[in-house]
Amino acid sequence: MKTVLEDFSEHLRLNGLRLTAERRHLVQIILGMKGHFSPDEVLAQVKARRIGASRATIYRLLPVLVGADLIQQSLLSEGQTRFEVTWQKAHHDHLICSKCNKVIEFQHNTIEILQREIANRFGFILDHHVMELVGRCKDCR
Amino acid sequence: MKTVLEDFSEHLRLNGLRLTAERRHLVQIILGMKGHFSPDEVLAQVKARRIGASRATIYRLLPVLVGADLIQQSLLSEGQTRFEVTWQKAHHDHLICSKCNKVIEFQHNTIEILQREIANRFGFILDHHVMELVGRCKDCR
DNA sequence: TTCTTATTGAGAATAAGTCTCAATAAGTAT
DNA sequence: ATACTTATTGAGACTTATTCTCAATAAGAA
Repeated sequence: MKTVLEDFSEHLRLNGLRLTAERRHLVQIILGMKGHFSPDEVLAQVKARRIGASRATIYRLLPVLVGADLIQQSLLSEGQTRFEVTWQKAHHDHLICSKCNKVIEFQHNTIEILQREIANRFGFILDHHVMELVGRCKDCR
Repeated sequence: MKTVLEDFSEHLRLNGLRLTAERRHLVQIILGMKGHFSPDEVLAQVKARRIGASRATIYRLLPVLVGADLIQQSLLSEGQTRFEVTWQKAHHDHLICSKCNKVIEFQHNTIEILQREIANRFGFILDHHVMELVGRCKDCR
């Protein structure tokens, strides 16, 4: 089982990108973030740990990490874009309470299969998908 | 079968809002928009038809129309937020080509049923959902 | 060690959307 | 009708999120 940095460096190499000290630190920080995090929350961590990495570098790295399949952009974004770590994690979808914003993660194999079926029917090869169910939780209705 | 304006005025009345000339015009324009439109595209229409309605008014109206179930915010937004008309239209989900951005709309009853089942299992009452399948179409792979 | 060029930080620039405030006008009450 | 309360409007200032610029630095190949 490879480490994140191994996976990440390979991705960089394949794309003619370089592994810098900043990127090494940022990957460690970002892979440790819980839930749906924003660029500013990463920056806060960077400052807390007295690591050199500017806001611009963070913004520049995030799409690279998405391309490397280490993180994924979240659709729950209000204001700042949010991301979540996907590296070596099972895929899941979200159930969201529109009142209290509680987020429940779930998996559902049958739906995944049906999705692939639909894509097929239209001649698509499916890369990924997003499914978000929005409603009110038992405390909020 | 009611007209949009009837449905809309009722929504306004129920919420202590007023039906102005600007809103009347904007609703007509917006309900006529095809596909996934942006606030600026609405503004362009407004100008083309020499109707008085400022950018601010458009931005202020859009969330009202979402609340009235006439339109829905789209997740396909890059840059400006996009919306699509939902009034008296059957619900559908999207299949998107990540290369050419082609969008196919589809419906799938079984999935809809499963989604309600999942929501139920977690004690949620489902309001709506979003499902987007992203892949490459037969021309782009 | 040299050399090419990707990367970086700091702040300027841009883009999208929200807010302010005085003037106007809907819709209710009289 | 008329008066009255208060939602709405436009224009532009402002805010927030993100991207860009450019000179200095440093990866990684040769």
